[in-house]
Amino acid sequence: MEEESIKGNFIKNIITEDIAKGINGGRVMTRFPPEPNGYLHMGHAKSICLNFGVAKDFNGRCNLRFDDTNPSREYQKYIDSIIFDVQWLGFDWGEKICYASDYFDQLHEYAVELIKKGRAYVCSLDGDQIREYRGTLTKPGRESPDRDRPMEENLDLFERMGKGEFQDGAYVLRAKIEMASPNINMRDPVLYRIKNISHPRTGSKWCIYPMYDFTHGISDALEGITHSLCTLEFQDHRPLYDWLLDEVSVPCHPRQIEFARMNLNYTVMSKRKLQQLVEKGIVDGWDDPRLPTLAGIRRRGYTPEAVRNFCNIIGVGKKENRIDVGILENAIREDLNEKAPRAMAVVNPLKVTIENWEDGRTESLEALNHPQNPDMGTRSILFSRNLYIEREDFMESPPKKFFRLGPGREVRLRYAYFITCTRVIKDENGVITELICTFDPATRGGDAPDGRKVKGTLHWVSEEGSVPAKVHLYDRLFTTEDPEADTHDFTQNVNPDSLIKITGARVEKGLADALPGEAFQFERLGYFCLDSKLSSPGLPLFNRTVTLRDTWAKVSKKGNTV
RNA sequence: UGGGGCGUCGUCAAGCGGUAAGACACAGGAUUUUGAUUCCUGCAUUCGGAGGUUCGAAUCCUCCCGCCCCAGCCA
Repeated sequence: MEEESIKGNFIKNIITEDIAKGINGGRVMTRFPPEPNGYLHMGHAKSICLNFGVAKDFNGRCNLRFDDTNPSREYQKYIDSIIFDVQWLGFDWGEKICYASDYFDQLHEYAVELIKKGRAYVCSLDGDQIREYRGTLTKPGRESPDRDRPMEENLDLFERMGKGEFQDGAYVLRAKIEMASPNINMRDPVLYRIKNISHPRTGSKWCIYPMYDFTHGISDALEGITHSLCTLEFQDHRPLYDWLLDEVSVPCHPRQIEFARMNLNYTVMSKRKLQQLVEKGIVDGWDDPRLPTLAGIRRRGYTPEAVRNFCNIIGVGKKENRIDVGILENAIREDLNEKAPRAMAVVNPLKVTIENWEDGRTESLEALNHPQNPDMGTRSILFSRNLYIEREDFMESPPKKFFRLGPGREVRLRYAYFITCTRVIKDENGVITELICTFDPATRGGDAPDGRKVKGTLHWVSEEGSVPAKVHLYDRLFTTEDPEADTHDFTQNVNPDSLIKITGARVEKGLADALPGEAFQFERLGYFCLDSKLSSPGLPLFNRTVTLRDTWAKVSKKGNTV
């Protein structure tokens, strides 16, 4: 079955070595540190599974910590949605949620400590000047004129910054490291900036807020984190992370380890790009089922188990990667194949009249809820003279390998009878509107006593035993594997058929009582779930989570069918 | 062209000096009242390239090539 933890990887190897060396007394503590400025997506899921998974594997713990140091773009609604998502994924952060803002007092003290040690100073250069003084990738930076400001003056200025005496941008607190460092992060990085704005959690207590680099390492240390896992772009920050923890009197010195973020093909993963899709109305909100946001895939019908398993399977390394969505699709199929009860639904109905079935007569037939799992029981489905089959399951002049219905052909209706098509009715435009068929009473349940075989089995629904429904068929959001490649505007690559809205579907009557999010396999079509937002009692809406593996589609696409 | 990383099958990914795991994908075949599931079988003489060390290298050394990241008072 399912493995609940990330398999062997370089991070676990490092931790195993650290434990062997007796570092941290064998204790392992990680953290998942989202900034509450957007919704979580699959990339975060990887990090969540990694951090919580590693902690679990080593009998440690993992904190959920909000990195809320920039109140100008962080909001409570994101905090709420992130908490919900992490919970949904199935992880437990213990007794309390952590917030970097809870450490603002201590952070401030550590800043003062740095100033007193002569390792930080208040700089009055403005943004442009700081950038100019910083130098470039190939040219060293120049020292700020304020770099040697006396310690008392720094202390005084920093205190007044905190009291709100200055405008935004008037001063910043900077670490005094090395302006000629080849690592730009070490060129006297800004530690604190003035932002006369209130914070979602600390209100108006502060008007100076600590920067990421200063906050993160110290927060890690205060929480007793042993291994601080982050993405590759922070590799250049590690020297600063270590410098800070060495200079300040924190209780411990966590080890930062960087891993590659996940990319999925046929989609985009960055908050900024996702936001564009939402804002331009290309998708319908952050929980649009086509998006790789956790809210989106949840609504699409993905289960936490499948997501966790997926994160497991893809592993973790330091190589840039672009995972094939097929792996994700396989994960959800694997999970739903086992869990989802089967049902019949006709997405694109074609009317079928059984001419030798008495008008008005209905019959109850028994159907398995899961062919491989008898424990899931049976249900009864209604057969009658008036049926619907999938329009795609009939061809007037079928190729040899087409096992479905055609004029004069006999097929089985699942759990019902063998039927033979005797006549095709068309409208004035030549469009097929109805099929006239006969059924064989001896084949009740789907077996022929004379042993004759039939190549195809079709799903169906009867007029009396079904209700109308809406169905949303989703496909990949983009037509190219890497939507961001070779274009200035990735939205040009949006797949126009990524959502097909079907209004005239018919589903088994029992499905009318489905619960929001409840998953089913519509036989021969795929896995579907009741939409949690747009479904109404009288007209259920089902989202297609993923299609079934379809060998026929492959064969017919190859063109060897005609 | 400064610094930091990365390069093992189509896509991920194990491997840590002893002679290339696994997953997905793909290709065959068996079973099948879902062309589903399940089940077999096949799928890197080779690890970015070239040298070198060694009885032996994807693993060690050297050089080269390619790709990614960094110049926010964002994280």
